[in-house]
Amino acid sequence: MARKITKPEPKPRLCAADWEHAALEALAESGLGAVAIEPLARRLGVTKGSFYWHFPTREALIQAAIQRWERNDEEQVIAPLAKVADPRERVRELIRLTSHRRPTHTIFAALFRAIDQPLIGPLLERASQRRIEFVTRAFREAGFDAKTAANRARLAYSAYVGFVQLSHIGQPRMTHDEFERYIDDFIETLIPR
Amino acid sequence: MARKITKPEPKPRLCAADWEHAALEALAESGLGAVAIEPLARRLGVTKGSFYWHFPTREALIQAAIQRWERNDEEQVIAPLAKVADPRERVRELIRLTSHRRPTHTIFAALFRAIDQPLIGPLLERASQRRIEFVTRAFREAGFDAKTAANRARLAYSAYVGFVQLSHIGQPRMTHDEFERYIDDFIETLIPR
DNA sequence: GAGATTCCATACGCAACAGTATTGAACGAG
DNA sequence: CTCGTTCAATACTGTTGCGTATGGAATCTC
Repeated sequence: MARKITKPEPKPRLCAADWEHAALEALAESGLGAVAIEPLARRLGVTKGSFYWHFPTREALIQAAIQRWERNDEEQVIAPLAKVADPRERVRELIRLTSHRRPTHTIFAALFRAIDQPLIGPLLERASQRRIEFVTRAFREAGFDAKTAANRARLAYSAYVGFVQLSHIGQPRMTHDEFERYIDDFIETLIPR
Repeated sequence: MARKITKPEPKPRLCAADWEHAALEALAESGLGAVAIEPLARRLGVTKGSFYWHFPTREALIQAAIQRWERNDEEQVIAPLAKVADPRERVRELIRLTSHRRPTHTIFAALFRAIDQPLIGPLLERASQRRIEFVTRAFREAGFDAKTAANRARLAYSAYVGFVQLSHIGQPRMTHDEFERYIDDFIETLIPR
């Protein structure tokens, strides 16, 4: 009668990566404050005893989790775009890619809300630097002079950061079509001609 | 010998407004998490006993403080701009006004980092709504059609929000001249002709 | 100057969470 | 079968901050 072997239990034991994933989920849903050991443990169906075997401290978990995000984001967003030859099309594609709410952008927004935290500030500084440079290069290749390209990249990136935050309160209240038109206008404004 | 009367004590007693000011200072410096009763009390040189005489709860303090900010911001930023007749000049002036780090924008940035909190989200929703409408109206008066005006206002406001956040990590690392040029480009991009 | 009012101090209780220490169960290797 | 390794449960300690209860001191009022 009792088939012990084919239990539907997903995984009675956890590994460090499980904690990192849970941390990123909690981060995306409720911010860095929710990346707390005991709540995560409850969520994972274990207790703190498990956590402190895998990680020495809460900071170590956050460190590992955001590194995982950073790698993933680089592979999923930046790398594919770098392959697009035409710089104008590259920027258009970037804006389209980043304008739809996907996990990585939700996490990005949550990180920005925790910008005061010691680990997060430097992370976002590095990430922003890279991204602005990435866009600046595209604008340069598209024919803008150095300063104009830099300014336009700053503007685009600022608008992205702001938009992601505003989405969080559903503020630019738009229908799907309005949104598509907004993105088109956005692109048209920044990359005329 | 002992002149008790001419003590240099600034104010042995506090009023509710003192707590609200302290709350806004802490908010600007270290975020909403720093608007905690005991730390504020230490800072003001009193104890919690004082606080709970003036306010029933922490939430009440936050409520009062952000209302004070909202009023002040409306009077200091929006009202003066509403008097500018030329809509293009009005937007230019708005961008210039909001592009220099002043207390009210620092607080605004801090509020955005606390957007998850129950009192703050709705506040920012209202504020953002008002501001986007304000800018939309200006663009309409400047001759843009309804949809373009709305989109451009969203873009401008998003860029403002993002820029304010990025300033917090000193990310668009610019000299003063570069910054001025950036603002000029910003205006030129959004309000051509 | 007696009493009420206003403001603050002190001392609690309470909850959440970080981190530690110890014990215990499962499991593979010898 | 035994032992060591891996992972988790339990039971602590310590800290921080919210909120309460109560009493004390200054100040105003009659």
